[in-house]
Amino acid sequence: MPTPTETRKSSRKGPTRSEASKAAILDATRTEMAENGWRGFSVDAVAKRASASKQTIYKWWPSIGAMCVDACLALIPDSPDGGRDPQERITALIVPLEAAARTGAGHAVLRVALSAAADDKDAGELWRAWMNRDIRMPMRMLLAELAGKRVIRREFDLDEAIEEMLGPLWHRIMVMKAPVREGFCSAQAAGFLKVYAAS
Amino acid sequence: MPTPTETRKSSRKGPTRSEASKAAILDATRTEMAENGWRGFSVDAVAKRASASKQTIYKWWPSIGAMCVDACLALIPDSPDGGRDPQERITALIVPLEAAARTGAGHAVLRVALSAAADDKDAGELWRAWMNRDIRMPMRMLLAELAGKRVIRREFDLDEAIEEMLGPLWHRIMVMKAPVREGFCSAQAAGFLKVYAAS
Amino acid sequence: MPTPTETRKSSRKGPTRSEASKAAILDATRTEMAENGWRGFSVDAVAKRASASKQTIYKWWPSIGAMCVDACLALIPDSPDGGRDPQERITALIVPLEAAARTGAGHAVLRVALSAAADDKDAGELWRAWMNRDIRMPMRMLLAELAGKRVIRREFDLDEAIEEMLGPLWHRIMVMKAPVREGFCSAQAAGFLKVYAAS
Amino acid sequence: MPTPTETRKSSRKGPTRSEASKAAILDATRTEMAENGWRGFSVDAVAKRASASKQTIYKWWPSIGAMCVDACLALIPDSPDGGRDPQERITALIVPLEAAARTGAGHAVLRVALSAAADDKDAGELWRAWMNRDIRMPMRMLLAELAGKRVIRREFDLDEAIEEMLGPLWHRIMVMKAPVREGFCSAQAAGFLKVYAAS
DNA sequence: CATTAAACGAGACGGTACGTCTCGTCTTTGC
DNA sequence: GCAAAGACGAGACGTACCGTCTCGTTTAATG
Repeated sequence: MPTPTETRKSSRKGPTRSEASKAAILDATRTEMAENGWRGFSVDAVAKRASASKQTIYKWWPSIGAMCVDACLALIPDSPDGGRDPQERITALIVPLEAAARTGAGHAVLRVALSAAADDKDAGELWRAWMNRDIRMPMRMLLAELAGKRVIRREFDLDEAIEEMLGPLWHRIMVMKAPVREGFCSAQAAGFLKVYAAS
Repeated sequence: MPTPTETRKSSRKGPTRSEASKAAILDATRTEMAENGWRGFSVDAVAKRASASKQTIYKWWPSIGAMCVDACLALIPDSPDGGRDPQERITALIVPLEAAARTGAGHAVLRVALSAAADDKDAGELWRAWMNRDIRMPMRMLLAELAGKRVIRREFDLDEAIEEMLGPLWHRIMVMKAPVREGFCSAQAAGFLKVYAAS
Repeated sequence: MPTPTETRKSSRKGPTRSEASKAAILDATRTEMAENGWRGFSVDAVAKRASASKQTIYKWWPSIGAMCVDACLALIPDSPDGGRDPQERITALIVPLEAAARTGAGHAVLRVALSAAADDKDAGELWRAWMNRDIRMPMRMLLAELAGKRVIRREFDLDEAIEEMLGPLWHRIMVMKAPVREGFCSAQAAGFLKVYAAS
Repeated sequence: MPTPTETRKSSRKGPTRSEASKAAILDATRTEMAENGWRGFSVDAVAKRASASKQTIYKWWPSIGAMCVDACLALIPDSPDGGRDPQERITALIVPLEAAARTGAGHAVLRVALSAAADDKDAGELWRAWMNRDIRMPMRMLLAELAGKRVIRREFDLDEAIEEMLGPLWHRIMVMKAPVREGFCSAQAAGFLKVYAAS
């Protein structure tokens, strides 16, 4: 899962971006997110914890919300393969989110990142860009294929499908603050197939 | 939909001066929520806009998050009756949320209130208390009845059911920031009945 | 020597200015001036030392330079009477400055205040206003009287006279950073009478 | 008036100090001094304006104060001869300062340089070293000679004499920020001769 | 010549301070 | 007698500089 904010490559003069500093900042960001929430999140605290300068933070991220989303995305692992079974292939799409949400820190970090994405323009765009690339596009291909095989109905709305797959996760994380059980994704995929089943 | 934070009981007739102030504060709160988001929300701004003293605000609400949730809940109308059709009865449970989310201001206010509930202890408790009273309890009765009639299967998890009904709404409001179309609730209810259909 | 920045009198609502806070700030200001010079002077350090909020400082002084000049002027005692002898009356005008400059802290504080007055618009105006009220105006009366008695010549330039009386003090404080010996004012007055002697 | 900070001569390998860079830095320094004062003076701004690297600046000057004094001294022309008349010979000693102060930029640069000398150790030493070499030593010889001819009294304090000659200039530049009229030095010398006249 | 050491521009970085804004508490005044 | 107005300590905001530290390029003296 490559970090969305690219380390600008330079064949320019001068020193290049310090990767150590970047890693320390993202680490500290995650800790502060989990400890203080979105409104209590403070750039000063991140800078102090990461032994970084605020200037460095503001230099590389367009907003603190974007930094929070960035720090969160780094927690989400890559998708597994999925195999042949339709349900397993759908499950595989969202299992990385389940994995992240099932760790104690990840749960809180996801919650704060979602608030950040809702509040902050840059954070929202970053979040939706990731969603588009890692969830929406693969899902589009998968749904088209399943529709071709008449496993699901031909008429579907891609965004609504995603909404129904991921929405329950947000409810659990944001509203209930309850742990995400293993198999959450599997259940979502099963339900999905029922709702969208052909004819 | 009565405001959860009780206005201290006056057994004297007529609205007290305090009630006017309270209404002005909640109005100002909604405006500020819609304009500035959760992190940018400021008590000072609310006080100034409502011509109220900060002291008055801190006196009535345990935290600013609770005030935001309170201001949001006041936007949510009462449930309609629903009739006899199972889908309509389920729909009726969440239609007030749909109604609130379908206004421009309500969309933003719901988004901020959810962030507040995720961030702030008091706000979260207030939000979940409302959910329990206005969604979860009625839903529990409804589901029991439907299960009795074998419309849905007997084994279900109440909280997961709610999760699947409301989750898509959160996704739309928080993540996509997209408008909620009319009939959103109806579609959710239809999908729900398929997923939870008996045998 | 009343503080130039007035404590705004209010028949407004709300609390009045905290004199304790003001005194603590001016004290801390003098200490910081003596320790760090003009360029190294920091509002943060003053606030921390005085246990005051920066907001309070920025509220009551138009600029940090003005605050420095204010803190310095509070060190300068009132003029003694002077008596009848022309030299003594001239001496009496500048003896408060000598007194301030002869204390260790006062020497440094005067040095920083002069830099502040040279750098900062508000500080300069405050300084010159004090000079006008406490030095220039009394000096004008005194010189007119001495000219009337033909002790000094009739044609003189008031500002040049002040320049020659005070200039040496600035040289000693700013350039040489050397202590001001007792009797400095007396010597200046004696020299002054020679230069401006009638005929 | 040779620049005090020596361009270290090298029979070492590598390029020698770039005089173009040095001149650009001192030029930029004077502009920034005049525009921003001592507290607002910024090395970054000088570097940017001079298209120089900060490293280069820190390499050749011990402190930014020293750089400011250096930049200022470069504005002060050499002394004229002075002739035989005692007043003219004294005048000639300080006329370069008058000349510098009578230009618009020079006035401001002198003011900032004096603040720098008062604040910064290195700047103060540089300033006093220049004063010693270009004012104090020549003055010492001159006063000794005049005392020998009984033009002035035998007992005098060299530093107090300088204090009285230059002090008024500082008052005008630092306190009044008023222009220095032509003939200022001549007047000082005349006054000086009266004050120090023999018996 | 090629080598090599220094000078230099550009600029990243950890820090500190700037001047402003907000929080939550406390105090005074006026309706 | 309450509620407005607002002063206050505390601390975060996003920006600017400081002084140090690489980088890569350019410029001489040396081998």
